[in-house]
Amino acid sequence: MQIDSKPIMTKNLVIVESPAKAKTIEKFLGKDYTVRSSFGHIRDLDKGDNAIDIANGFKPNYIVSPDKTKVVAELKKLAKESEMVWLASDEDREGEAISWHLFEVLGLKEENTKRIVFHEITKPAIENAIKNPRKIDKALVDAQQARRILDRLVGFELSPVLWKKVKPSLSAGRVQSVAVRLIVEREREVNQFNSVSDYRITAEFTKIGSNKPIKAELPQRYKTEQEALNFLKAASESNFTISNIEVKPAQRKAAAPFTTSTLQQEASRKLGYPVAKTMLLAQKLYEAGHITYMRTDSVNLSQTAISGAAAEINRAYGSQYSAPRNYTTKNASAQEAHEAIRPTYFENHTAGAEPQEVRLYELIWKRSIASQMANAELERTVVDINVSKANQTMRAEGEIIKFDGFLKVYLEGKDEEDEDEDAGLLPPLSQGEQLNLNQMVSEQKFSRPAPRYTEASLVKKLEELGIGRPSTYAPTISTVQKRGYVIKDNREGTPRNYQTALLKNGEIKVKTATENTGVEKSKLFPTDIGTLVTDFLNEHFGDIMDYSFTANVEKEFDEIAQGMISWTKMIDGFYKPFHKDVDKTLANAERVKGERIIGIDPESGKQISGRIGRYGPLVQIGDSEDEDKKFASLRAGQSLETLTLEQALDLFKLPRTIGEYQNLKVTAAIGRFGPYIKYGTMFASIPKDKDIFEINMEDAVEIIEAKIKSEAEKLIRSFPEDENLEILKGRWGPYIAHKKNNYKLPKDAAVDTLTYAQVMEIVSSQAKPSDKKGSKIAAESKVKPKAKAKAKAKAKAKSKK
DNA sequence: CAGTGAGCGAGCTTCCGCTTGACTT
Repeated sequence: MQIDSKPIMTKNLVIVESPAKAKTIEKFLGKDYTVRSSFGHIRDLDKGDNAIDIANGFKPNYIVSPDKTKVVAELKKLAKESEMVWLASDEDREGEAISWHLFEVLGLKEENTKRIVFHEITKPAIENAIKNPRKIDKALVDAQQARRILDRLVGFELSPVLWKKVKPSLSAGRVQSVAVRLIVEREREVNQFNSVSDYRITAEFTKIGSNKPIKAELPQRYKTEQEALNFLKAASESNFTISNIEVKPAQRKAAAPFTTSTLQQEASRKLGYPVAKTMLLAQKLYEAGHITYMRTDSVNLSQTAISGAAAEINRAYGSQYSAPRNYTTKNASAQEAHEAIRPTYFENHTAGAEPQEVRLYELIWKRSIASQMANAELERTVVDINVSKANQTMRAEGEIIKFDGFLKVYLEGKDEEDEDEDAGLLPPLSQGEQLNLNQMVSEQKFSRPAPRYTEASLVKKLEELGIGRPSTYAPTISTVQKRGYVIKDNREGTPRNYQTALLKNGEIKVKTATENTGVEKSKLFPTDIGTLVTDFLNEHFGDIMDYSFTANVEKEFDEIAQGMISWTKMIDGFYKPFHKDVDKTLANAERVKGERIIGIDPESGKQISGRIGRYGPLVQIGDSEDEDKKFASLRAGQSLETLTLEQALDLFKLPRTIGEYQNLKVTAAIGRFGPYIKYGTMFASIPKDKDIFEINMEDAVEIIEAKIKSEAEKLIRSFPEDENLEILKGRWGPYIAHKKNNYKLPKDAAVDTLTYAQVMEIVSSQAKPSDKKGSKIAAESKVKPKAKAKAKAKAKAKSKK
């Protein structure tokens, strides 16, 4: 048998950014074209201090990114073998720069290089692009260089200021610092919010001879309870007559198809996914060919998509539901290099490998299909009901759907639940008709502050401000949390009384009811360090913290892209005053610790103050010179800014001695993992339903005995050869414990029969680095991720078998 | 896993935006 092993000389090499895209396009282009991917940017500024030669016109020093050397080598080889290289990176600022870097690094020549662009992955779009090549747009590349260099200058000059003036390892940047600022300011708004209340009157009427309720509301609200009660009193003596009926047709329009930002918001509202989860699932759907590219700021749909959706709508719902159209992007900062996020094949109502993917796919399918469906036709009815003795009019609203249109498949979610429920159906009514009053209610309503941000609503806000890009929303959210500036948290809320009054059968009953206020779930809260850093940056670098800073520099980037100014000039204009501020701050600013005087300790008469210490926020009794000064850490969820004297004093009540149990001291305290009981050398967490300040000996013994029991069940194996070696039962199954370090057992390990040598083999194969800090260790720790990845991959490979 | 809180002062940290695969039989 003979195999044709002649090397294929490619005529054309096409380079795109994403490998999934490369696969699709290769199919469209046929055998004369080899399509490869650059996997995004291939070069970046060097890591260290010599990345930008500031004195020499900000000359950038680019190096091929370490994880791209292989890709670059392969592309270089293919480029050499090709007659023509087509640079097909995205049509936006970053994409243009990717093409330029490829041109430079691959050593391409102008005569056999062409730059092409397309916004959608369809055969006609690609063929059209091939017919209309152009040259690399150097002005657009320069705009990207300016963007890149500005971000590096800001990030790498501001961060060291924070290391010196606040705390080591902190970071600041054009995007992240503003994101934190939004959260800090929202938190202050919430904490300083003065809730005011008013009284809302609602009623339930019935038609004479019917018992179907008609809900109505008094359009105005009363400031005082007395006014509300007066109204109820008058109503109790009133007739209720329909004074006016207004029927109006109305329409509802579908929302535009998804962009990255709106997908993240809707997946958060409807499916409860954090933004990173949404992106991971979308990536999988994209790689499997189910959806178009998931990082986009455009609501545009290709002609192929519009006709595909129309065909599916006609087939599944009928032609009266079809209303093909395109949407225009409102966001000024959008670069629109891609289509909106949509299913690749509209005939697939469902797709995805696992349940979470399926749910996300279905959301995308519904949203995209709905965007191509007819408006919903409604009929809104507003009925005015005269309350005779009060000389006031109550209002009932009804809505009927004459034609459901897009509502058949999809309705966009809301960030905040409205107080008013959706208007329901009203029975046929006529002017002058009398109604019976079933009941009337007055309720005290409190105003609410602006809601704290969720991950998704923060993305929405950032997008509105033009800060960040679709590819960075999710990473930014996780960066600010990783740096400890922000935490995603829940709050239980506090009970609050409100007044109600019920008028029924001519009688008014007044009652005080209780509601829970301030409940939060998965909301973003600033930490004390986040607040401190924000205040510091605001004071010294107000320009960069300004919400319109990005929008302003974007204008200048656009001018560079249009060839109106040179990028070095623009950067110079920015850098001179900025760097002056950096120097000034380094020279003059005090080191900040977030100090705040909270009050006086009633026992000792000494001052109680709070600040950020080496290990986080703390309170202290006595000033720094005091020899008997005492310290206590703040608890999770507390903040320096809002801590009361009472809360501070509570912190000093711990550790608290409860008593003795079997000759060993029992104390209660709060540690890194919450409240715990210490018994001898043993620690046991206090369950959530028990208060650490009130827990007694009986509770403590119960907790201790439970812990002893679970400890006894924890030990699976021990080894006579080494008393430091044990196999234990943990939350995720058996694991090896050796000299204070834990090691993973391979999934297929025979736990009951492993020999000492076998276990030690596993231990040494997962060697742990020392946790001490130092220069020597730092060098070692560079090796660590590799070793870790190795062990991980091994375990993965094994578990597959 | 369950402390500590100052100061030795080496060597480290850090940005935003584009994209996924992860060491070797």
